[in-house]
Amino acid sequence: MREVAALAKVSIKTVSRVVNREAGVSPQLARRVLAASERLDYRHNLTASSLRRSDGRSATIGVVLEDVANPFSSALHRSIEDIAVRRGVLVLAGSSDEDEERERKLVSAFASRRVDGLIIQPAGHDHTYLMAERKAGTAIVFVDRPPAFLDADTVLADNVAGVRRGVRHLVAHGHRRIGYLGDLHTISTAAERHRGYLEEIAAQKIKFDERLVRLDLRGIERAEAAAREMFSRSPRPTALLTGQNLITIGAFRALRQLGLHRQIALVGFDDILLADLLEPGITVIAQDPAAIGRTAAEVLFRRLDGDRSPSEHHTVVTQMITRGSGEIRP
Amino acid sequence: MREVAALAKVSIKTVSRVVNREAGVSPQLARRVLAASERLDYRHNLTASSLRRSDGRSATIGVVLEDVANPFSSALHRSIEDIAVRRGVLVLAGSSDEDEERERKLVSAFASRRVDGLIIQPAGHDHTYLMAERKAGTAIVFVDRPPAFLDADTVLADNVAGVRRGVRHLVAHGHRRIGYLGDLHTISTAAERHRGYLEEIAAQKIKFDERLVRLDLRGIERAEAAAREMFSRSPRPTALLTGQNLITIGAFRALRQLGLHRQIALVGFDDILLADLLEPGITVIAQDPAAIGRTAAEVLFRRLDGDRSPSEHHTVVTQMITRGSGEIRP
DNA sequence: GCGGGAAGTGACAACGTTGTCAAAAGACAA
DNA sequence: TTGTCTTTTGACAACGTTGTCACTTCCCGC
Repeated sequence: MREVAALAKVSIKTVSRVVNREAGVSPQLARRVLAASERLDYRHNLTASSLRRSDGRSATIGVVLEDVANPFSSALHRSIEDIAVRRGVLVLAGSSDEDEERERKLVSAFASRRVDGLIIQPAGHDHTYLMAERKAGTAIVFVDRPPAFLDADTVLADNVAGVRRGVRHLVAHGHRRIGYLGDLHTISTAAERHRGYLEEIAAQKIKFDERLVRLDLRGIERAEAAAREMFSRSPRPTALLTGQNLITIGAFRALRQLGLHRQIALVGFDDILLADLLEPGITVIAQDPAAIGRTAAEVLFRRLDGDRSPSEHHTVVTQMITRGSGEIRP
Repeated sequence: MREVAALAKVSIKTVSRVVNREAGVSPQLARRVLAASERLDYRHNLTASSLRRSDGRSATIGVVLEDVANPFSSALHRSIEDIAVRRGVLVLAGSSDEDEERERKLVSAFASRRVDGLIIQPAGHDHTYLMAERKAGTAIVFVDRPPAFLDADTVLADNVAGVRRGVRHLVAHGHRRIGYLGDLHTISTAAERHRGYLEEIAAQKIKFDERLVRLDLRGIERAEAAAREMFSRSPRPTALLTGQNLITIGAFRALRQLGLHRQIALVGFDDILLADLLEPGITVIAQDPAAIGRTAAEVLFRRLDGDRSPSEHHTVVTQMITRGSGEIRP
């Protein structure tokens, strides 16, 4: 900037004014400055700028996801980015891998880079550590799962209602022995979905049978093994409800191997690409990650624009998509 | 920092030393400083630090991807992140959507935040604009596609060889009329794959028939339409090679609709989740996005560590995975 | 020609750090 | 005790910006 000022024979303050498109610089001077900064290919240093600026904004937000490569998380990421770019805001993204400590470390790394806001798909179970950040002026929005011991904006899916609807759908197709395969019970969405299953089973006056439930299944392989194992014992379920996309895949794989995929009904939570091309197509309770991300980003930016109203809690509804697997009768 | 210094009754320089774990601070002073910064919950400001530091490093890199939500890109992203976190480096990610201008804007936004390095899956066809960045000391690595008019490190897949292998595989199963569905010809990988098809068709002494080729297909829908249209005319191919994952999905969808999925052979470039569960399973030429991302990040960090040797050009080999669809005979 | 106001410009300090260098304190030998 | 050397500490400037405020022009009306 100093060099540009020297070349254009103005003060650096004038260069700053031109760079920031501030009013009150005569057109001819502005042209001279622009030409000089072109010639020296000057690059504005946003970090220095945000250091000095009164609002201290870095035009950067941090996003903590379960895994940037997971289809659900990356869809969130993308829709957040779409809102952010419109405002010239960049996104720092990181994967927590369901690890509380990684979540905290990411947040701390974001904080030391002075992000303006945070969108967190939380792994941890105590978010009091974020109070300091918030006091420092960082806006914080939770997506997919609520925070613990912290009052903050949230954008969640209706997990309980979605699963209950899935169970009702299976019951309506004549099933009474409905199995459930769920993710880590420490993940709040997984706990919610499990609760939805239990509630609807009770509501349907079906006697609960714990032999039809397997929890804490992480990833395709473990879900597949659990499903295979469940079908090796009696009583066998006539239908399965799976609480997460990878679990759905694992369960379908097991059913295929056992040659049961056309006899056992299957409803999965969370949509999967290609689910419609399988035989049978997989009936799912689909979330709308794009809507979740968009809403979260909108809330975040409203906060950054000064909205100080009480915490908002948004619910993005799920939708059942019937494709065949959920309509198999016992 | 000033407040911490005041509370601990030391100079801010001593606080700085403690924060940076510099040697030569007496343990008792260090304890006092730590206690003070704990009490005021002081957060180190990395932007101010990197502004002042002699190396000027921000411990942040920028990654330009086609789309952070695309499975291939997000797998790249994840493997880059894994290398980066080990070094305490954070990742700014953005989607270019195959738009040259968005690519340039992202790079410029990254540059103004003074990222230490860039990993780019390029959309553009002229990367001379990056010379200024590189002169400023930013390390740059290209992934998936090579840069144009710029000499830089690259990590690419063996597109031509992979597609040729796929064509050979189909020929070995008795096919002579092999159709090809490709992505935008402006995308260099798409052009390469198309070239691989043409080369192997020629090498196999098959008479080239342009009626069996459709290019510039973006996304599932257009690929599906193109495949349907191709099968509505004669001559019909007996096998299809599809040049990208969404195109593979579109083609399979069309074949399913036409009831041809067990009669027409299909080999896709790029693996797809669930491809093994379709009937028939889809034979693919699989890339290894994790290896590509890892290699790119390793090269980038070697550059940041001072490696000034000539540009490196890595090729990550593809691998054929046979699952049924590619082994259908005419 | 003068006063008054608007428009344009620049000097300087400050943002939160760290590099440099000098000063203070401590350790040890003579 | 003194002198020398080492260790620990701090004062100050600087990184690349922008906010504040004051100064210089210029224009207009009288």
